[in-house]
Amino acid sequence: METRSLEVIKEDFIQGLSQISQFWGLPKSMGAIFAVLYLSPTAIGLDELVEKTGFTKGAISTSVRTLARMGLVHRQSKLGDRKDYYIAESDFYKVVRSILKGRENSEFDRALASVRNTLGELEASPNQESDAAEWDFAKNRVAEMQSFFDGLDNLVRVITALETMNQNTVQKVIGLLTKS
Amino acid sequence: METRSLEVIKEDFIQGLSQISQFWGLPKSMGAIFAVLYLSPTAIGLDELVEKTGFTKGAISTSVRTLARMGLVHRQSKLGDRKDYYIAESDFYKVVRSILKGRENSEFDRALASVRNTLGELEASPNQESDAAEWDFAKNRVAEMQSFFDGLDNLVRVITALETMNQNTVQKVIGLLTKS
DNA sequence: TAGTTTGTTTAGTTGCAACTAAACAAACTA
DNA sequence: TAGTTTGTTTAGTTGCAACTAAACAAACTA
Repeated sequence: METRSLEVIKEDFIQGLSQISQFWGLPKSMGAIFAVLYLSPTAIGLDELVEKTGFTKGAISTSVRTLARMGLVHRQSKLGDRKDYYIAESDFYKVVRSILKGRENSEFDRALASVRNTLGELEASPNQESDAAEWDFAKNRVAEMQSFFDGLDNLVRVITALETMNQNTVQKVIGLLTKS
Repeated sequence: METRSLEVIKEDFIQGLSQISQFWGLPKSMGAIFAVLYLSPTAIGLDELVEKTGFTKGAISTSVRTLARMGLVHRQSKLGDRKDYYIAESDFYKVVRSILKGRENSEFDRALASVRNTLGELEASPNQESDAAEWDFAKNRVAEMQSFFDGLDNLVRVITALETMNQNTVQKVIGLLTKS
């Protein structure tokens, strides 16, 4: 294999994470910023991120704050320097928990609430109607969906409450699943 | 609570699933189609889906095929009728498995492969360079990321291989996690 | 054969999220 | 005070995925 310069390899990595980011419905800029920070041994400022990723200051400013809110990136201040510096979170399990926690996205929860609301209205149904069978069918279906969502919600709640999660935790779960 | 007609309640439900669909980066039409099918006791044809969702034939045709590929919806033919009919898959755990299975999305896997490729190039590094520390740092970082991805991949592989998964499976996992 | 009923494909449109450029605000220095 | 250095907000642009309208294809009927 032909050896290439570290800079070139890094650029490929940045492209790769950008695509992954895009695949999950996140801005490409977020993947690129994370990649730069993840490969840097030292904290990096906004202007250097602009230089390394090719996005404008405004875009970086917005994206990096989103990344920080998701726990993928951490802000650092240096004494006697009013620049903001950033470093990547390298514990991905922590990141997963942090993202799951941040699902008070209101957008999603409002949608889930609407399902719950539908169930409520169906249960308050006039059960002497001619189309009682239709009502019952719909009621059962929506109730099942609700119970599925509740199960997932519980799982997420437990995961976010874990004090530690790591490779070993995953191994344990795999063990449990393969045994059963 | 004021009781409303079944039709109106259904429409709300359709809106709700559309939003959820959109939230996950899927077309709204897919959520709407699934909602219609999910609440119908009988199989439904393309033209009726057009009528109930308000999308055009072309859009429905495309979206419903995607849904079928993801295992959220099943095609049915009736004898002596050349229409296609569709029903919703109501076992959500089956759906989750089916979606995870369908992640041979090539788009995503190509991106993951690029990370693996980066690691390969870093490992073939000239280790007598002046910036050896930089190379080592990058190498370790990418190796850690790779191992995280591998763990997830294993988990997904195990889940898709399960012959059954249901509410009880989730309960078991929750039990395991809360004990540890 | 011509006409009908179905689903699919294609060319073009449209809305929206991610972006840029530039104004702005805040905190500092000289 | 005026000027600089930083990050944020805003108005406008742009690319792209989801859509529509309509042509098309396939399988049938009369």
